[in-house]
Amino acid sequence: MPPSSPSIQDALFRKLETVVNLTSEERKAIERLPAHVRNTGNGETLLREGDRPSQCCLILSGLACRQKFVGNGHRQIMSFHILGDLPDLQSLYLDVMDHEVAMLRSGKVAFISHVAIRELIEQHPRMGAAFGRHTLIDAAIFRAWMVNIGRRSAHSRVAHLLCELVVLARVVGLGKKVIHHLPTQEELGDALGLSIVHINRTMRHLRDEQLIATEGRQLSILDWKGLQRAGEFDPAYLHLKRTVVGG
Amino acid sequence: MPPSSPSIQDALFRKLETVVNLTSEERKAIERLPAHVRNTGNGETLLREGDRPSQCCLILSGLACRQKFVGNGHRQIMSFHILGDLPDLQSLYLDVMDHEVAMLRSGKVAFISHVAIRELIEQHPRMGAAFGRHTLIDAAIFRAWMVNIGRRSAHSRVAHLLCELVVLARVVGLGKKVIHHLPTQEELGDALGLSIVHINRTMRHLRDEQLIATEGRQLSILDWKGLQRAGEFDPAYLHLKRTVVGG
DNA sequence: CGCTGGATTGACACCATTCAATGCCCGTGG
DNA sequence: CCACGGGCATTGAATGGTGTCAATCCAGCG
Repeated sequence: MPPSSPSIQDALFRKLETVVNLTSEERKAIERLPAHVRNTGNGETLLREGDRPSQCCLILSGLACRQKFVGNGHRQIMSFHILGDLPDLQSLYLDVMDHEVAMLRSGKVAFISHVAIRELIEQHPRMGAAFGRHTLIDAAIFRAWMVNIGRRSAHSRVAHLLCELVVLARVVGLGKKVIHHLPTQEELGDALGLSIVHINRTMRHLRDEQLIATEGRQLSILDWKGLQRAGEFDPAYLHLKRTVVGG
Repeated sequence: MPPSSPSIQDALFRKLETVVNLTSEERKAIERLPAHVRNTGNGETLLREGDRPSQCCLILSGLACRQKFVGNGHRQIMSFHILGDLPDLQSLYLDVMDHEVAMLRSGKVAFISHVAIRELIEQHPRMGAAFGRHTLIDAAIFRAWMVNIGRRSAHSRVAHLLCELVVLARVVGLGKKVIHHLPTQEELGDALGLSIVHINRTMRHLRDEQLIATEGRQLSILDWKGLQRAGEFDPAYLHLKRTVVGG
């Protein structure tokens, strides 16, 4: 079952609670956050390079990404984002966007003004720390991707990314050992620095090894241990609280 | 002339002022920061995966990097660090290291306790924002490296990295169009996801094109415009203040 | 029912790796 | 003073992992 869209508050809770513990005071403050929710279309660009946003977007459903295009027309996807993610939290402190934020699969997105977030942080400094952690984990994921793209074989690379997507989906309650919003093979290629053809071959290899199975846009993990081994996946870099870590 | 080691305060000033404007109050607070300075050896590892640091390190001279090793023994260097950099600022909020910090070239390093930094931030909230920007720019550089490694040719890749190193060195006053601490070809390879042999060929190509020249561990830019073009280098992602941007 | 987006497959080309050897600079020790 | 060794740069040859090109297939959809 494709997940429905939870409330803004629920989305933020789910994500932030993977990273810090919230007091009831803080939860109430989050519930009071003013936001504007909107349906986004498939492929819609939320933010472009050079934009100076005055609000942050919070993904409620669908699949978003951050991406950049290079001279030869190729694209690099730098992150995937699902329920609870704040792909442009950085715009709070860096005024001009150095990359795009786009929807790969249509879904609901909440927009929260910088002003409101700044007020929240002022009144609840621990929330500032929470967002800080969110940002730092973001950077840790970028580093993991660099290692992946720079130094692993295509086979390992794909396995590693799938492991990450599964863990991050499970952590916000989007299913165990399942990815509902599997990126297309083209998108996976653009995320991993590989061609679509080679992604296809590699995915088939992973299927032949009985590590994964796919049904349309949905992927199931058949052999979690095996997939982790193939991708040399160690979730330490995700810096999840101990209570949410695990198979 | 290889640059000498400035004071801790000077180093921090130089770096932070590329990113924010400091008030005299804030400068004074920085001057009072307690720190322990130490000479580090060539190749010395400052922090290992799994460590839980209680202090941050500030590079005063030499060349540091963040790196990670993968199963097949290969290394990925995720960033280079020079005068004024705080390679493990993240340890303020993420308790356990998910990568190494090591010295590639010996130099002086200052260690400042988390406690002292937290106090500084509490008393001068704008300093918290400054460190926040520092961290976010770090992440922006990771993204730029991902694009570089994932989607550019070896030739472009090397050129782009050299452009970045030149700009970041100049910005803290380490010379114009010159890199004093040029990484070895092996280190460049490990940073760019290329083999040492291919780095060698690519560097020679760049020399043959009259874009760069090398003399031992020092590199000079002969044709800045040309090198930028070769690397598709646009410094926007470094989010420098307008006053420090430029050739 | 034709169209479109995505997945799949085969053949072939090429960029980059690996292996292996050589050269160069420099610090060290006999 | 010179031989030696270590770290780094350089080069050639052979191999191979991925990319490119091109065609086919399939499912969903208007």
